[in-house]
Amino acid sequence: MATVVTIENLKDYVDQEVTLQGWLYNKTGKGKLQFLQVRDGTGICQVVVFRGNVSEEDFDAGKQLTQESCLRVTGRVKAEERAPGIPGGFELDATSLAIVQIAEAYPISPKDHGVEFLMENRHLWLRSSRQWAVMRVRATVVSAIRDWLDEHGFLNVDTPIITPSAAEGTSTLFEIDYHGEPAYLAQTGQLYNEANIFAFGKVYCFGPTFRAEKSKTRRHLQEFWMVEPEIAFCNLEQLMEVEEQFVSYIIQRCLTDRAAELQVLERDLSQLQNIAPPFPRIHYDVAVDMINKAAAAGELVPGYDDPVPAIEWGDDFGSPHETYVAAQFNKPVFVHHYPTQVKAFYMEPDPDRPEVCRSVDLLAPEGYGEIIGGSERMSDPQKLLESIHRHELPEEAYDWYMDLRKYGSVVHSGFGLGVERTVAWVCGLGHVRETIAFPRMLGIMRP
RNA sequence: UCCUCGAUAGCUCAAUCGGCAGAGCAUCCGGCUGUUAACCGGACGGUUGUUGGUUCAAGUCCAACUCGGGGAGCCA
Repeated sequence: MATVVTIENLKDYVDQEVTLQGWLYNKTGKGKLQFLQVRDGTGICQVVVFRGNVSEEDFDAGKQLTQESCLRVTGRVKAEERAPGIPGGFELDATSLAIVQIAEAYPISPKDHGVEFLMENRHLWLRSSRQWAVMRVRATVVSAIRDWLDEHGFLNVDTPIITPSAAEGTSTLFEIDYHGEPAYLAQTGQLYNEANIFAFGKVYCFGPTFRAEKSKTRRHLQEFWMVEPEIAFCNLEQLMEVEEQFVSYIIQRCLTDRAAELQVLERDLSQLQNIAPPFPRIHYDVAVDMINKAAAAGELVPGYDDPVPAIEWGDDFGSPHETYVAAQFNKPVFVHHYPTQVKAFYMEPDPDRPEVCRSVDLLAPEGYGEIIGGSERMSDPQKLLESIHRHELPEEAYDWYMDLRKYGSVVHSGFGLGVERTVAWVCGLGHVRETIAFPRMLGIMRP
């Protein structure tokens, strides 16, 4: 056995003899010639087995290989333009081949399959090249998130997943039994983040969050990953500058580090290459006007057959409204100053117009919807207490949160970015379920 | 929770007006020296989601249920 190498590194071993170990992805052949598509987790490489170049036993072994059988194969690396693969252009001219295991009939053939079948076989589907590419992009999105924040003075301080009921209502939370006391899986780490900034200045938490909403759409999961940066001495305008730098970095990192994967996904890169600051910023008032003009003109929601529904000032955007507004731009767009009444209790009202608040959502282009929600937080203790009362929240549950406003309160802001929606956008996918290895969706938690 | 669409071989689908349930792929056997979802020949493969109803006759029509897809609301 020669040096064991990985497929992504094959380009460094041209004309050398190496060993690959992996699984048979597909094969074809012609009598005395076999073409094996072998994947090893880092890519897919074509292995050529010619009858004269290997022993009779090894040639027969090649013929026995079924899809997903695993093998070790040794041979000479050749630069060959005709060779398919990820990356293509290199193939292994086999000199010996050993079967590790012959796989039973594999359920996922290289033909079309339905979503239900593929989801039931998610543990196997991950081996398919598109799913493989998506997970590699996801890893880069996660890595880019951490790198950018770490390099810009943010401290990673993670927040609890098991929480008391303190958030706004429990209907959308998963309840668990915490040694006899009801507790809930966190749907945000934000309140704890706010405590952490007063200790560390700029922080982020990054982990899974849980929503028990009965949402069954291409944009929703019951369990998803969210990164939530929070910044002391930061107002709404400064927050938007952070967000556009952050998101642009993530996109550009994927373009440079995952070109092969995006090619497997047949992603239109021109839609991503222009993602750079500044992003357009529109006020809620302006967005409402845009929507109502489109509604009056009978315009259709891009990608759907339904007309743009009118909106009354003061209402939160519905999904079709978001889709319409986002489609007017070829970059992510900030919509800021939403009505105070539709937003969370902790968002800072505009001092001149308290009916709107210093909140901002970032809507991704191409119909990917809201990828960020954020705001400037209320920093005045008296106003915060009034807001807690107005929202009829239990004051005693927020005693520690109120403390943050008593001991050195400063203007501060933060946001949450949904990893799955971001990955779906980068990869150009029609559904967030493909952006996480084992998605948890309404009514579905297996495998 | 509501609206909407769907369920036939391991997979993707077909089956005319209600009249013998069929193809491709996968798997197995055989053939082929440059294949790109190869190709050619053969074999194997069925409780038509479940229950009930209409009918001489139901994959097909009716009802309920189960499971799944898409959407609304809500959100990242």
